[in-house]
Amino acid sequence: MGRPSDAKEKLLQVAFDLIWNQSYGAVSVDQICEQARVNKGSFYHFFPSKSDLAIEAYEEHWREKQPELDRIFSPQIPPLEQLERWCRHVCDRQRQKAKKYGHVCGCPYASLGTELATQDERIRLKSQELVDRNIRYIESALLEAKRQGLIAIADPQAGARRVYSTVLGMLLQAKIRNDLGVLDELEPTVMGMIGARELVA
Amino acid sequence: MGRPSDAKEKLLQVAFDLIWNQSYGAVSVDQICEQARVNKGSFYHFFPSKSDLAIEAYEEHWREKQPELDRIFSPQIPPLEQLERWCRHVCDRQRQKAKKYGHVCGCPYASLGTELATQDERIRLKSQELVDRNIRYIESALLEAKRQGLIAIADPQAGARRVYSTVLGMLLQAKIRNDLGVLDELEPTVMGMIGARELVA
DNA sequence: ATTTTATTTGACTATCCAGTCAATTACTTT
DNA sequence: AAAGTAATTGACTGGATAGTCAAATAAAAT
Repeated sequence: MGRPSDAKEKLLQVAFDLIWNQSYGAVSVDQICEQARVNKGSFYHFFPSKSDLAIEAYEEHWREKQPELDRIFSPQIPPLEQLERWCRHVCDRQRQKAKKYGHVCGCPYASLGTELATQDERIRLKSQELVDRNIRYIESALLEAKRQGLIAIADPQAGARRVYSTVLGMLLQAKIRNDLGVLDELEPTVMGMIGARELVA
Repeated sequence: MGRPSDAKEKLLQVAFDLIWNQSYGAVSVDQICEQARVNKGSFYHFFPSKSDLAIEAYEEHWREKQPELDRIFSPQIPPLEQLERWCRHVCDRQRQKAKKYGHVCGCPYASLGTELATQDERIRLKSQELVDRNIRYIESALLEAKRQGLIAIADPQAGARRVYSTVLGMLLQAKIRNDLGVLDELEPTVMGMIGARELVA
């Protein structure tokens, strides 16, 4: 089994953090290695390239965060409450990162995705995959809410995509404005969109 | 007046196109110069830095596109029709660019903004400014629609921001999926959000 | 204890990058 | 025609970049 090491884990975590906080292009392999306290040779022992690292880092991050989403969207919880809790979760996470880094960071999947969608097909696909996994949670909540007669929605799948688009757009605006206040509108907008609360009033 | 030249214009246009199509980080000054058929020395005769060029390029692009928006949101046109036409305009533009470049490019302001919001404050501000200018058109349409009693909306300004978030999110998803089909939902979603059309049905 | 396997080390390469500069050119103004 | 002004040229710098490699090392398996 050779020599045990946590260098790979370190690199994955540091890479995710740095890329989310800055951008893929702005973060160098040297910088990642330095912050992870790993030599460059080790980096290329674990990863064939910078983009491979990015893909693995994002997948790993998902793996770590998935239990939290499973908890939020637990079938034990009423579907509309699931959505409310998710909105709050998204906001909390942004607040937390903003506090840590001094500015609003937005959605990590969307950031990597927009930056590289037109340049690196593998990263585009990974980014799409991660977005899709998020949408599936929303879809399941909408389906259950419909089944229980809590909301009237024709196409929960399309609805989930719409909702997620809006959330992505708000995160994007929060980042561009560097203003967490934008996210105060998140929950009411989401609940309004699915007809669970009055948008107009 | 010295020696007349269209090099500056060329650089601005080429830079906007390349950055939109790829990303700020992926496009080099050399590449911009080459495609604009301008020497590097000339580049730095006109622009103090790459980021200054980007800011000017985006401002210039807005200047060129503004008349089109003024036409779409002309007070001569009923407000809800303004919004429909705007949605169609956004889709058309994406189709056009996708055809030209072979992939969906998304919103240029959002792309530059997300990539650099956390790194270059001046670019973040410019990006925010451009987004705000767009939102103002939507807001004016919503205000007029409300005044005419066409829709019931409490806060047209907040509504405009919500609508724009959704559009940004959809453009982002279209880019990440490299799929123009995502935008088929754009107009119905926007009209549904403002209560001008049934979302549920 | 020895072999095997996996990780570590850090110097190295070749390329690319943003930005500089001094000399030259071409146009406008007087 | 001369002077003034602005654009052009392209070679140059210094530093950063992704990625390489062969030798050293440490743990696990035998």
